[in-house]
Amino acid sequence: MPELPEVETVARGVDERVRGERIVAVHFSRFPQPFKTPATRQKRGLEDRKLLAIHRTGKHIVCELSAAGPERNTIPGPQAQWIVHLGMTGRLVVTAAEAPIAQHTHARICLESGRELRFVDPRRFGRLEWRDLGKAEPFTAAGLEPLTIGKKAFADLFCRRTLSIKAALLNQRLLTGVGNIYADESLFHAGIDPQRRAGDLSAVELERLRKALQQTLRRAIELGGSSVSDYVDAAGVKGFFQLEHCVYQRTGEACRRCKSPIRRIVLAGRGTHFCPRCQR
DNA sequence: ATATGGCCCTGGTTGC
DNA sequence: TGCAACCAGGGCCATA
Repeated sequence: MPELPEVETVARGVDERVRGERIVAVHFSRFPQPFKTPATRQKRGLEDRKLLAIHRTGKHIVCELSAAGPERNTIPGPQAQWIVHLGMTGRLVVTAAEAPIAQHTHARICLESGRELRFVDPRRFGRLEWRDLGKAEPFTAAGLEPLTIGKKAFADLFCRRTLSIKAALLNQRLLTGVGNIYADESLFHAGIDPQRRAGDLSAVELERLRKALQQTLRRAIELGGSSVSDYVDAAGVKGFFQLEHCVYQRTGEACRRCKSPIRRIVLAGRGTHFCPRCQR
């Protein structure tokens, strides 16, 4: 499932491929809308604008759009945004216009070069949103960015909280971009039991967790993310970080550090994997 | 206020 | 072998 490293990989890939392109046409499927903004308004809001840049905020892909029509080249800076959340199974891929249309393709953004930016999402947990920057503020995520957060801000997030540290890491209002894979993996690398109350962790443990989280996310970005389920990047290529997973989806297998079998429990409604010996 | 659990949705896996 | 029930989970919403 796409989390921060996967979303970062997709955003970079899309940016490399379509930056500067003009949108000539937009097609939405007429399925029940996986959209935050009605499809007709998104279509109107996208057509005849330029894709100025594509970047990631939390688990969201933000496409900065120019003004529409002739003003495209005279008004500088982004005038609107198209925001893509991949949900669990969402894919955002750049293809040739002739490429066969995959099942569950909900949006096709046709570009001047003849290529298309396609949003495909079987489970339809993804969300598409269009924002007019003349009327609304630029998109921001509720939580803080885990890659750049400092020691004190990180520790403050968990102070006096009674929920489990695993649930806290998944809470997007605290940190934005951490999902089930990277929560489990960083708790393993920090040697912390996911069931512990967030507010009970010592300053030393929290700093170990912050370092582990940042290292894990950086390494995963280097490897193009984790391809579990059917994640692929903007070019349809899989990531490789799943090969370095220590606990996620390794239930019953030997811990890479101590050889104890990895345990799986349900925490905060999510499958949670950990080594009962290494994580205290 | 904070925390928890149900819901959406489909494809892959499990079980009879 | 074939089919149905079950499970996965990010974010949102209702509830305690």
